[in-house]
Amino acid sequence: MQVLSYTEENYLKGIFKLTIEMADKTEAGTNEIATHLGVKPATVNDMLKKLKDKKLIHYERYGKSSLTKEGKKRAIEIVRKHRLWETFLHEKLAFNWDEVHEVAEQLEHIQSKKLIDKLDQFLNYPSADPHGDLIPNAKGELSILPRKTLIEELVGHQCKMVGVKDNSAEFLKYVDKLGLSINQPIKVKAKQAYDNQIDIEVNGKKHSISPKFAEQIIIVCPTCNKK
Amino acid sequence: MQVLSYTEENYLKGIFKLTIEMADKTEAGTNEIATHLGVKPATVNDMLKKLKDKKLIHYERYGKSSLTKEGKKRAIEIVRKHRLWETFLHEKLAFNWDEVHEVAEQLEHIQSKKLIDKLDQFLNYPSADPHGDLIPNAKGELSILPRKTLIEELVGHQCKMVGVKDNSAEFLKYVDKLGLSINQPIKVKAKQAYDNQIDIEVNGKKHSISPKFAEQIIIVCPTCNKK
DNA sequence: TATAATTGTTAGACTAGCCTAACAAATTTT
DNA sequence: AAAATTTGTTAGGCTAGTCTAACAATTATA
Ligand SMILES: [Mn+2]
Ligand SMILES: [Mn+2]
Ligand SMILES: [Mn+2]
Ligand SMILES: [Mn+2]
Repeated sequence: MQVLSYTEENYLKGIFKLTIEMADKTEAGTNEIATHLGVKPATVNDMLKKLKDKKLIHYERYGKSSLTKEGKKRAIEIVRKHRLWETFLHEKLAFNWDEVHEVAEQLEHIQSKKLIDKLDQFLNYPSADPHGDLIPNAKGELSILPRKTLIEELVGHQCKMVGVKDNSAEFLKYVDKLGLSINQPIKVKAKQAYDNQIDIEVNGKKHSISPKFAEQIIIVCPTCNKK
Repeated sequence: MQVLSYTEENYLKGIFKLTIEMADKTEAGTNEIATHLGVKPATVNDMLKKLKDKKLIHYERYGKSSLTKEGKKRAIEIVRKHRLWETFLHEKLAFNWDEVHEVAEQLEHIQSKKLIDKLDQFLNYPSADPHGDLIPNAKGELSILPRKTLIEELVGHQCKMVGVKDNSAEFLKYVDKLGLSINQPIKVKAKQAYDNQIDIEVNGKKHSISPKFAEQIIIVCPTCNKK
C-alpha cells in the first residue's frame, strides 16, 4: 500500500468531511474543497487529477468529486488517528478540549500502524474524541452510539446534538436561538428538582431549558457509552 | 522564533550529532553531512548556505560547518523531543527498544511546546531514553550522570559504556571481541556469588565476564539515576 | 432563451528539496 | 613541488505543491 504525502492525506480527509460526514451530500466541488483546505481552486484541480490517477477519488472534468472505496478507507484511517491523538492529549496530557485539534492535525500524519494500534489500546479503545466525534476502530468501523434525548442525559456529561424530534418552525427557531445545531456539543450543568428545568451550556453560553423542550433534542453521549 | 522545516531540522540534528555529540570534533564537512543524512553533497551545499543565512550555522565557502548558539539550541530541542518520544513509545506503549527510533524520527518534528513539556511531565522527567542516551531538560541542559564501573552496576539494569580504565592492547582487543565500544548499551543479567563473574548482554549476545575485566569498564546508568 | 454569475480548468511561474555532471579548491602522496 | 586524490561548489534540471491570470463550462437569473 503506497504511502501518501502529508498533503494528499489532507485532501482525502477534506473530501471525506465534505461528503461522507455530511449526511446530505455525496460529492464535493472543486471550489468547496479549496475553501475547506485554504488553498486555491487551481491547486485543488491539480491534486484531484493526481488522486484520480491513484484511484483514491472519482473525478471527471467539470464534475464533482467523491472518494473511492480505497480513498474512503484511507480517509477513515486519518480520522481515526486524529481522534485518537486528540483523546490522548486530552485524557493523558491534560490538554483542554479546544487545544487538541491543532496538534492532532500534525500527529495524524505519523506513519506507523503499530503506533496507532498501541495508542488505541493504551487509551482503552475509546469510541469518541473529546469533542464527541466518533472514533473509527482498527477495521474502520464506527460504533453507532445509542441515541437518547437531552432530558435523559446525566448531569455533568457532555453530549452532542444529532437531531430533533419536533420539526415545527417555532421549535426550530428556538433551537437556533440557543445556538444549537447538528453536531453541537451540549453540556448538562444541572437539573432543578423543583420544575425539572435543565441547565445546559452551549458554546460557552448558559441556558435553562424546559423538560418539554429537552425531550425534543436527540443526542448521543460518548461519556455514557464509554466502556 | 521562526519555525523550521522538517528538512532544516534534520540538518541541524545531523550537524549536532557530528560535532557536539562527538567528543573529538567541533566541525563537520559537507561530504560527511551528506553521508550522514543520505543525500548528495550538492544538496547539502545548498542547505548550508540557507542555514547560514538564518544564522543557525557557521559556514564559509570550502570550510567546515558548526552550529551557532541558536542552531545548537534548536538541535537540542529536536534531540530532546526525539528521546522523549522514544521513552514514551518504550515505557507507555510497550515498543521494543529497537523499534522506537524510526517512529521518533517522525514524532520529533511535531511543533508544540506544550505537547513536549506535558509529555516530559507524563513520563516523570526521564533523564535517559531506552538506548541510554541522555535527554536534555526543558532548558536544554543535560544532567551529567555519575560514572562508575561495570562491577558496581546492579543486576537488571541497562547501562552504557562511556570509557575504559585499562588502555592496553590486550584489554582493548578483548573489549572489542565482546562487541563493546563507547556508547554501547550493556545489560547486566546476573552476578554469580561464587566467583563474582558477571553475566552481561551486549547487542543481543550474552557473555560472562570476570570482575577483573568489569572494573575496567566505565559506565553510566540512567536507571540508577532516575529521579 | 439570452445574459449574468458561478464554478472549474489551463498555462505559466515560483520555492523547497532533491539530483547529476562538470569543475575548482584543498589536501595528501609520491 | 608536481601529481593524484579527496573534498566542496556550481550550473542546470526535476517534482510536489503552491500561486495568479486568463479562459471555458455550467448553472442561475432575468
Ligand atoms: Mn479535531
Ligand atoms: Mn492534517
Ligand atoms: Mn533514536
Ligand atoms: Mn527526523
